Amino acid sequence: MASRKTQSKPKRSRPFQVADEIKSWVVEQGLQPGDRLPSEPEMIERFQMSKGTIREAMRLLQAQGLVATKTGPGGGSFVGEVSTERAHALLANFFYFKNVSIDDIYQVRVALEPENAASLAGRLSAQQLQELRGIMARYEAPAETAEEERAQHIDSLLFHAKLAEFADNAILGFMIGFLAEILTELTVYKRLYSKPNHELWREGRDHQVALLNALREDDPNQARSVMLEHMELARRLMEDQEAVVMKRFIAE
Amino acid sequence: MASRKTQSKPKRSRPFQVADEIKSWVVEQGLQPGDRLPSEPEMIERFQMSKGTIREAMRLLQAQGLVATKTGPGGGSFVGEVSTERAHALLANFFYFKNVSIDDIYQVRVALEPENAASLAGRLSAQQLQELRGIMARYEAPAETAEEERAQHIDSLLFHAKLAEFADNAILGFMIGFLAEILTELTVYKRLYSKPNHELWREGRDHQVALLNALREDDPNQARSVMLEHMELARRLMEDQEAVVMKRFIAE
DNA sequence: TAAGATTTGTTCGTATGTATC
DNA sequence: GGATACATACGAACAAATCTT
Repeated sequence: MASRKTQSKPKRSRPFQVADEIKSWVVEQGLQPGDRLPSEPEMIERFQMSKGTIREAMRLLQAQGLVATKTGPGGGSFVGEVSTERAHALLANFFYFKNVSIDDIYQVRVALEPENAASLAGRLSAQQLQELRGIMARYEAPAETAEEERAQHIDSLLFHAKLAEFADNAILGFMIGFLAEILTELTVYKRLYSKPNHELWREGRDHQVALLNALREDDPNQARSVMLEHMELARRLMEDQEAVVMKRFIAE
Repeated sequence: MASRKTQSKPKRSRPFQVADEIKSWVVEQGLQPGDRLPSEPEMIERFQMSKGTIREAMRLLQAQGLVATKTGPGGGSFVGEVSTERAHALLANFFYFKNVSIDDIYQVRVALEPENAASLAGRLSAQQLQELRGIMARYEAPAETAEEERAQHIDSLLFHAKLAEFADNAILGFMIGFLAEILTELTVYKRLYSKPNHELWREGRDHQVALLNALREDDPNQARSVMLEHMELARRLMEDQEAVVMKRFIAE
């Protein structure tokens, strides 16, 4: 039997190796966001590699949002917390070539948004409730034109994004926020609404009023069921829309 | 009133600009995974920038999984589809500094897994069902040691990851798969189970048997409710465990 | 305001590694 | 094996940003 060549590794190029080592190093040292990383010359010395290679490694980490760099005195590379926006963008790239339908998005929203609403009941500060009311105020009157309705739709997505931001559960909040974000991108680039529908507008608005009450009154079950109704209404509303989404990369 | 300084742009460095342009270009041209990108010298010519800058830009895109490069004749840069594994890793980085509790993960699993189970009822091929049975076979007998139980737990997570892989809804599937992945990483690095519990093992196994039946018999409601029970059991099982997770970056 | 120090950002020339023919 | 085409890597110099004095 011919023994297999000991070539188990596809051979990672040097910048990737360096990036991996830095990542491990950050974890081992328990470094926190804002902590300093070694300067370029120090890394050149430590890894015995050229400046270009080190810089490419840093770019790999920067793209993932793991480090940030500043020029000038006191500058250098720092551990960076991945921002929500960047995480949204990176994830949107993943879905770019998949075909995701609007109903796919809503299937997940229907499952997640009521859960978040229930969790938030009785836990929002007066200021947070006020912020939500402020967003709702932007669509107090029914839209008269398709353009107005589009703007209101985006504002209502902002309402849901705010709720996601307030979530204690970081995973739940992130996922809901992501769905709101891609729906927003969608409506910016496509005309989803042809004609305003005042009855649906009223129904949706009643939901949000009831939801705010339930959130304030610390009534998780009511918050959950109101949000569920709201999501199912929205799902029906979007039902006839184009099935293909993700026409572009979300900007970072 | 002092007028605000017209410093709207934080000024992106050149590699980022180049990366952005290439991204836009891919979208505009409707390029697909596997399509060729211009060679290094061509990009140097087109962007009028040095090799180093171009290479750093390519590294930015590589880190996001958007392009892949090969050396040698016929080599070059190609549009690359972001792999599920890479997307998992990038997202795990986002949660690294957040504090995510095990219950946070389960709150989302309880909401999503039953939905996926219902969607899959009656839609799995004989081969897919066989694959699921093959995984289940790995934990047919109750574990005798904590070590065995740990291995079984990971196998059962693999069962859920498989279900996620089979999902038609790419978003739903991705999110469920991600949760299974981080739970797997968790159990690899921590001892979650202290002593085997045969009754809980039997209960969990009964769930999966019933689930497979419901999936085969095209009974969405049954699949959903069985999975819901299963998730709630698992959630109770994990309840006493350590609250802090994400002790490391998931490898790419 | 201006000069100097510090650190990353960018360029160019050259050489090496690797895969295909 | 040799030629070719491509990415990969190095080193030295210069440019730009930003902080301090």
